[in-house]
Amino acid sequence: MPWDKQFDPAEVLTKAMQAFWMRGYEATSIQDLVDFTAVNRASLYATFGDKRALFLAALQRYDAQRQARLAELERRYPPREAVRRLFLGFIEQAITDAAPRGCFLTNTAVELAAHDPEIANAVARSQMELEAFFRRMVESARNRGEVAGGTDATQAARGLLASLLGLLVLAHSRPRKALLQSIADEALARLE
Amino acid sequence: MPWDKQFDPAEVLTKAMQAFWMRGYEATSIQDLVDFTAVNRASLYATFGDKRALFLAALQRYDAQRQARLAELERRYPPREAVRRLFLGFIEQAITDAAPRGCFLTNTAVELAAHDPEIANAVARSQMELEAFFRRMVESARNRGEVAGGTDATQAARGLLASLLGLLVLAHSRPRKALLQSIADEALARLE
DNA sequence: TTCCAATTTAACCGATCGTTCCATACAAGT
DNA sequence: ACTTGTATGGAACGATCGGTTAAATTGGAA
Repeated sequence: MPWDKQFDPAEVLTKAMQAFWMRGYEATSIQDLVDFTAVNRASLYATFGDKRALFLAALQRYDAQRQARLAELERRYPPREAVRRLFLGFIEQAITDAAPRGCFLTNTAVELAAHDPEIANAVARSQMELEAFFRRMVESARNRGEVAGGTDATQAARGLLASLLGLLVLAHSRPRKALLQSIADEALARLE
Repeated sequence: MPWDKQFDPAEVLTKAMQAFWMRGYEATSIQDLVDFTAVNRASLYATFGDKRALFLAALQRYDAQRQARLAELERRYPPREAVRRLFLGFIEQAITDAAPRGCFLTNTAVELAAHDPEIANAVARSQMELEAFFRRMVESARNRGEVAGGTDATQAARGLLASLLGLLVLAHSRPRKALLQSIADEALARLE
């Protein structure tokens, strides 16, 4: 039998995800990934394939983490609080990081989705799951009598989705707590 | 005296703007710009400086057009209609283009703002002008009695800004009229 | 202890990156 | 007609791009 890799592919994939997340696909070179992951070029290629495949794997990893976080929020908190914490998490990250990363999926939507159908599909699927999460939150809040009975859950969910994506754009250019917080507040007003 | 340029710098800048707008900064090579503008490399450098300077000039050109368009909407239409047409313009473009471009400033915010203070400044300034436009529209609508008197204009304006930016993200990944329209409708509900 | 097989390493590939240089083309002033 | 001086087209720069390959290295199995 041969011997094992000197690195943990899962850890390396997380590192690569962070690199792509910070700078985007085009601005991140293979050499950047080698430096950042401390894994050799050939090992990177042998383990993950080419740059695009590594990017797709990183994107799917991010999406899996996002899915897990949404599930946890949904399980642990009442609907309005779950949504509030989701927004708050992105705000905290934006005002903490020296160079705000925003959301990897959103960044990818803007950079690559229009020219790459496979990536567009992955991004769109993730966005639809987020929309569905918001819809469940709206319906749940409605059942609790926290929002008006006549509220269109689909419409409200899409509004929350757009507000969150807009906040994630502003996190790059104007990462100021007051601004981002007022956008979150304004979005959350739909749930009360 | 020398001779004149064989090209109109303004036209070439518009072409360069479209190239950067479609593919972003990193994915657009100098060769792409040479091909797309039909102007020689050296002439491009002599006229606009390096790639970054050309990009900044293109960004400022886009911003000037955006400013002119907002002023025209504000002059010609009542507040709610002006906002409606602003959203509608982006929706039409998203569902018409083979590869949706979204908004050049928004794309740039996501790709470059976090790592380039000068670009972040230009983008932030433009976003603040858009926010101010929305604020004037909300105040105007309030004066007309079209929205509730107690509405916080700043908060509502930021909400509209976030919704528009979110729509512009979705234009890349899910350029479907029904989706984008429902987001615009949901945003416009703040103005009635 | 020997051998094996996968990993690692570093060198290398052609292509392309952003940028610069230079000989040439050409219109205006003398 | 001739000089002047800038714009042009194209070649070329060194660096880096994404990707590959062959040899050196390693740790477990026999």
